[in-house]
Amino acid sequence: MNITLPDGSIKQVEQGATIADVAASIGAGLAKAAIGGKINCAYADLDTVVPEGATVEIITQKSPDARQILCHSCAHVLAEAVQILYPGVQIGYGPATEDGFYYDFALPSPLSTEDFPAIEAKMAEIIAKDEPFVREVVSREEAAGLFINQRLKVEHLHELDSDAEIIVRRHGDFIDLCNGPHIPSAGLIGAFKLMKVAGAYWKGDASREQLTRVYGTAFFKKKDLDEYLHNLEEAEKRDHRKLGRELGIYTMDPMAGVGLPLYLPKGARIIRTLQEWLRRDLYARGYEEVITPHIYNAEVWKTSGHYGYYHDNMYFFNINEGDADNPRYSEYGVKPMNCPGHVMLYKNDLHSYRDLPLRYFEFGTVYRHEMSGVVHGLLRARGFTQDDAHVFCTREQLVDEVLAILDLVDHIMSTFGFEYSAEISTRPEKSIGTDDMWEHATNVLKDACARHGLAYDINEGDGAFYGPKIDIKVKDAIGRTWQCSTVQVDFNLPERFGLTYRTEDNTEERPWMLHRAIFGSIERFLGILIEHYAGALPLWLAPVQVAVLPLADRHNDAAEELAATLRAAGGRVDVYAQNEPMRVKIAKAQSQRIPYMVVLGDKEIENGTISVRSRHEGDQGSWPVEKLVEIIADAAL
RNA sequence: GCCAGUGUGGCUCAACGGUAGAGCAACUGAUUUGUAAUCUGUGGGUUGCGGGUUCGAUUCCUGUCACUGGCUCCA
Repeated sequence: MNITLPDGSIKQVEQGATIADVAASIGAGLAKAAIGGKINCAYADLDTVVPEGATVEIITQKSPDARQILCHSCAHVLAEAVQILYPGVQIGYGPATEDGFYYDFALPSPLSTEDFPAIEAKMAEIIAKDEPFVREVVSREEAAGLFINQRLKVEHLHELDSDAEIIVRRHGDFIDLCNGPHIPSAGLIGAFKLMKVAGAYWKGDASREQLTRVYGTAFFKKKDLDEYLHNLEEAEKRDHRKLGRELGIYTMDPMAGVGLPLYLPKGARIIRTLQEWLRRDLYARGYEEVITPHIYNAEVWKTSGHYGYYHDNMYFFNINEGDADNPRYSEYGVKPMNCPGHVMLYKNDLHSYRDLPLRYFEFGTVYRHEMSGVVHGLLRARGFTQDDAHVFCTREQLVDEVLAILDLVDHIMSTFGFEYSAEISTRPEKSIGTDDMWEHATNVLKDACARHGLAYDINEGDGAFYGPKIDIKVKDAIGRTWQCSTVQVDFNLPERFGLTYRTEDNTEERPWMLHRAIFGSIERFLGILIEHYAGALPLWLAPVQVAVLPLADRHNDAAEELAATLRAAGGRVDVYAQNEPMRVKIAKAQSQRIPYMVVLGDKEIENGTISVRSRHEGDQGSWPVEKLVEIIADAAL
């Protein structure tokens, strides 16, 4: 029979061989490295006899999912240690995550990081024993007995299908309701570390009890753990909140309120540059820019449905339109989105099929009263600016419009060197619109992705209540993914606001409506860019492109003159005229990630040249002024 | 909103029951500097805010606000 090796090749082995035999037959090295086997996608132990005709994958430490298996096994070790140290603990779930694992516990008093050393020591003890993870199939009754003191496990047991095979996993005295896969024995865990504690709702449901979640990570080799920890430090250095302060991009003032960033001059420059850059592209692509109010009478939000659905997440206020003696209050709401404004603009005129598609865009600043626990620097703020657009079109035009948006997304994201992937979210349970509309719209989104050559995952039932959507996730320089662009079909607003157009046959038809954003939130996108580039924004976007560094006071005039020349070419230039040694000026400019530093001293002034230093490549030697002027002019929008 | 942790000068941190300290930054003065941080001096904090325990609180307790990490949420 055949087995599949990690490299994808096929190998024949004898009937009746166990997984361990199979591993051994591949060669001593691999056999030693084998950490588990997969039979028809169900994982089994090394002593499991491979059934006739089955395809077996021997997973080695180098296999892509090997570390996940290791991490999940380490979660068992964690639970085992906690159970020993805290008798009576209720254990929840303990899966592997992208970069480690966690295990949820219900304890009389929560754990803290101070408890980690003791738990880690106990885990190390368990790992040192190198006991096997033993898989057992038990009856439902046996399982109920085994977990008699584990109410969370019993709850899980009751939720399994009645005909499901009940698989438990023993390790030492620890037993878990879990079908794996696991490593053969705990000794393979070469290095692990508990990372943090957090609260987590049982089964992810905010209405249920909150458990203590312990996060950790594990590796086959100590070296890999060290590297992982080092990478975490590097990621921390890129944190946009830290760089945002160091680079003078934005600040938060507690007096202003939570989640309301204030942009410093450099931050404002970047945001305006991003906007201008996108604006030009959008004009070229047939979008028309509009401007709509920041507040609307509450009637608008009642019509749109936001008043009911999102009332607590919006900023509403009353204003006295009468006087002190005869007060007459009107209610207004600050916009959490720009759609109603664009819809009202559409309604400003009667529309013919000849007008369509109509593409309105706006850099619309919106305010959402996000829950206090979710605000996070620029990445999740309560006030932010969407690069928002709405497309009104016919049913037939829809697919080409989506395709055009995907093309735009591709252009924008590839400019920043982002790889990206797509997810299509389909009809949720609570939703409006007919089956036909949902089917057509969802197919249009799929079709557009296919035509664009964009692979997509399906998020079943994850669409908005008013229509399906495509979400674009970008991958940054250190491999993290961020959701940015979105394309959404909206069945709700055209209906609620009664939008129509005249067809060729002079009948009245409802237009189809698309929402789309490329950056999503411009400020959030800026935060992502800061982390992506570790603060070193590309030349065209850098708030300061050139730092002119006069060597001594007597060179300051020449420095100002050079700065003026560069500014005339569209450059953003700072002169470092303070009385400081060159190495200090260089250090300061460098820590500001300024793309070009120009040293100006007697030598340069005499020769009519400049000495240029690049932030990444260092000293570039002597340049004619024109060379830098040209580079700066090229980078101007 | 929930769970846990943390709040000390603009920033990064120390002191942890006995009158709050350093570095960076700021300001003085010196230095006029050649590719990642020169020397000198000065000023700056009712230790987030309120209450309690104590002879005495930055330190212990409590409430509150904010921040951090998660969870839930993200139209």
